[in-house]
Amino acid sequence: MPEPFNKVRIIDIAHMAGVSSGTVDRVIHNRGQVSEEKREKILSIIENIHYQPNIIARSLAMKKTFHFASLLPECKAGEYWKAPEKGIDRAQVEMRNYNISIEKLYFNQFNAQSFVAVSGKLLDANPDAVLIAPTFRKEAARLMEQLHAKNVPGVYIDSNTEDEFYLSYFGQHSYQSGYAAARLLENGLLPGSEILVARTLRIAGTSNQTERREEGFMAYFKANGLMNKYHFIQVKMSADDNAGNQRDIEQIFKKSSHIRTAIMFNSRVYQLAGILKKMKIKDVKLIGYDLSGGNVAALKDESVSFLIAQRPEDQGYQGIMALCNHLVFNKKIKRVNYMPIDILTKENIDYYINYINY
Amino acid sequence: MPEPFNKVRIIDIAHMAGVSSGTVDRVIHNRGQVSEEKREKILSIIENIHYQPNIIARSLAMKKTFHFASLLPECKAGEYWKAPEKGIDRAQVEMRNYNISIEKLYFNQFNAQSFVAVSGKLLDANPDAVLIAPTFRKEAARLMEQLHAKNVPGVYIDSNTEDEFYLSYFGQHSYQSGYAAARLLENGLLPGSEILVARTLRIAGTSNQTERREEGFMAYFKANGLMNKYHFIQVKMSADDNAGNQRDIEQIFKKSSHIRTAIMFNSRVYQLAGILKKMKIKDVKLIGYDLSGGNVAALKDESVSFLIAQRPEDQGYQGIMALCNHLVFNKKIKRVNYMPIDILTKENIDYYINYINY
DNA sequence: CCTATTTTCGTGTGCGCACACGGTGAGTTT
DNA sequence: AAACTCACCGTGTGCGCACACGAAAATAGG
Repeated sequence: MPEPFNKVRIIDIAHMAGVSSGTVDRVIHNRGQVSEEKREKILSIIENIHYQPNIIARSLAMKKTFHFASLLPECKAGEYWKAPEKGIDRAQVEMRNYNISIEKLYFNQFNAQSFVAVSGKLLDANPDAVLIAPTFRKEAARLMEQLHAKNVPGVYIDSNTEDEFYLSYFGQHSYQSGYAAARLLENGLLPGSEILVARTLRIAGTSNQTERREEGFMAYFKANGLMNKYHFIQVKMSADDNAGNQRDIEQIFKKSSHIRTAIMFNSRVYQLAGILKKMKIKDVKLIGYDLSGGNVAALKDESVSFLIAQRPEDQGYQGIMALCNHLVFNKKIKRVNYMPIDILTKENIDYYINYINY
Repeated sequence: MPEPFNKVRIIDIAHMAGVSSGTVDRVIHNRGQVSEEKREKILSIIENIHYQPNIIARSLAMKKTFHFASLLPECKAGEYWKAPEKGIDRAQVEMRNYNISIEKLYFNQFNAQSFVAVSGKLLDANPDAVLIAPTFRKEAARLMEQLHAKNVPGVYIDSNTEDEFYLSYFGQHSYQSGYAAARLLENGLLPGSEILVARTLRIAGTSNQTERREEGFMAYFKANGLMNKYHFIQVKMSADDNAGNQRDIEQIFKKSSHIRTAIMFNSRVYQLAGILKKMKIKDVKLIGYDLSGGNVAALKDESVSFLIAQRPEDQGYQGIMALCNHLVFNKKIKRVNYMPIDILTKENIDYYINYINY
C-alpha cells in the first residue's frame, strides 16, 4: 500500500499544537501573523505527520479562478499542431471543477513577427500561467524571461530553449529520435545501398528540431562505423515548391540507381512519398516524423514504412497538468520531460491513434 | 473552448424548477419521494442545461469509502506483473482524497487451483469493485459472474474472456500485435530465409494470448502472399528446462543454415537470446514481447532487436481509473480498450521506461 | 498607569453537494 | 370531526479547507 494515506486534517494539527485551525492555516500559507514559537511547533508537526492537504476540500473552498494562456502555431484541421491543442482541451475538461480557464493564442509559425506580436497580447492578458511552443527560440526565451519577472510560471512543449526561466519542458529528445530512426532505416539494408536524406530549408531563428534529428541520425552511422558501408545523398526540399522538389528528386534518381531508403526529418515525408509514387518508384523504404494527416495516409497505403511520433497530444495535456500541479496542488514538477520515441507502422498506428490516455 | 463549462449548481436548478435543493437531489439520485410532475420538470431542466455535478463537492460530501480489490499473479521484482501493480498504486495515490482503498490479492499464475482459492477470499472481502487478470479464463469468467450477481463491477486487464459480465477491459489486441511483429521481422529479410518460430507449451486453461499473437504473426505472411518466400521452422520451448531447450535449438541450427530471424511470443525471448549467445551465433534478428528484466537487458546488449510492449503499467492505472469513473464519478466507460502496440529498440527503450504518464 | 498601536490568534462563514430529519397537507379511517 | 396515514418536500448539518473579521494580547508612547 502506498504510504501517504493518513487522514489528518488541519483541525487535527491545530489540536496537537494547541492552537486554532486559523493559525495552522496561516502557517501553511505563509501568511505571517504567527509567533515564531508556534510557527515552528506547527511546522514540525506537519513534517512528522506527513500532512497532505485534502485537495478536494481545498479547491472547493478556493474561489480563485486560474487563467492560463497557451501560445501555439495556428494550423488547419488535420495538421500537427491540432494534437497538442486537443491535449490542452482534455486537460481543461478534466480540471473543470478546479476553476481553470485557458485562453488560446496563436502565431504564424513561419513568421517571427507574429510570435512577438502575440507575445504582447499574452502579457497584456496577465495570465497566471502559460504554455508555449517556442518555435522561435530567442523570442520565446525573451517572453519567458518577461513572464518570470512577473512571477508567471511557463512550460515549453515540443522544443526547448536554453533559458533558465521555464518551469518545465515536455517534448522529444530530437537527437535520440534521429538515432532511433537510423536503426530502423538500416535494419535489413544491403551494403552499398544509397540513402536519401531529405533536408528542409530552415527559417532563420526557428527551432532546430529537424537539425538535431539529422545529427542524431548521422551519429548512428558514425558510432557504428557504417559511414563507408552506405552512400548518403542529400537533397534540399522546399516547403511550398512541390514542382521544384519533384524536379530535384528526378535528377537524383537519374544519377543514383541504388537508393533503397530515404528519410525526411520534418512532418512532410508524405510529399516525398507522393513524388516517388508519381515516378512509379517502389521498394524505397521511407521514414518520416509525426502524424500529420498526409503522413498517416501515406503510412496506411504503404508508401511510407515508419513514422516516428512523439505524443503531441500528451505534450499539451501534460503541460497543462504540470501548471495545475504547480499552481493548484503545489506539487514539485520535473523540469525536463522527454516523451517516448514511438515507432509506428501500418500495423500499429490505429491502436496508437485511438488510444485515449485519460 | 470545450463546451461543458457552465457552473449551474443544484440550488440553481431548484430555483428554476421552483422547488428546493433537496427535491432536485432526490431526482438526481433516484431516491423517489418526488411527484412525477416535478420529477419530469427537473429532469428536463437538467437535460437542457447540461448539468454536470461538481465532483469536487460531491466527493467531499460523500463519506463512503470504496473498497477495491485486485487479483493479479504473484511475481518477483523485475518481472512482468510488477508493472500493472505499479499502475494500480499510482492510481490509488492520485485518488487518495476520494476515499478509495485497494486490497491486493495474488494467485499463482501456474496453478488454477490457487486462482480459485483466492477468488473465494476476494468474494468474502465484499469489495465494491475489482480488477482481475484473467490468466485462467474459465475460472475468471466464473468469478466475474458471481461478482456481477452481487452487483460488483469488475475490469479485466492483460487478457480478456468472453463473458458478458465485465465492465471494461484494458489490454493488447494480441492478434494484431503478432501481425505488427511480422512486419518488423520481415523488414529487410532476404527471400529464401528461414524464420524460427519458438512456441511455448501451454498450460491447460490459461489465456491464449501467445497463441493469438502467433496467429496474427502467420496471418501477415498469408495475407501478403509470402508463405513460399520464406521457410518457417517451429520449435517448442519449455518454461523451465533450459538445457533441453538448448539441445533442441542446437539440433535445429545444425540442419538449417539460413535462419536469419526468430520470434518468441511470450516474455522470455531473452532465454533464446542467451542460447544463441552461447552458441556464438550472431546476425539472427530476434523479436520478443514485453519488458521483463531479461528482455530489457537483451535488447540493450543487442542480442534482441525488437520488443513489442503493451503498457502494462497503464493497464493497471486505467483499470483502477475506470472503476473510479464508474463508481465515483458515474461516467460512461468504454468497454473494450486496446492498448497501443509499442515497438521498442535499444535506441528508444529508455525514454519509454522513464516516461511517467501522470 | 492609561491610551494608542501593533502583533497575534480564534471564530465564523461559505464553497457545492449528500443525506438525515422533520414538517406539510390531502386523503382515509374511526 | 378528530385521529391517523403517507406521499411529498424543505431545512439543516457537515465534509475539509480558505479567508475575513474582530477580539485578545503584547508592545509602545506619554
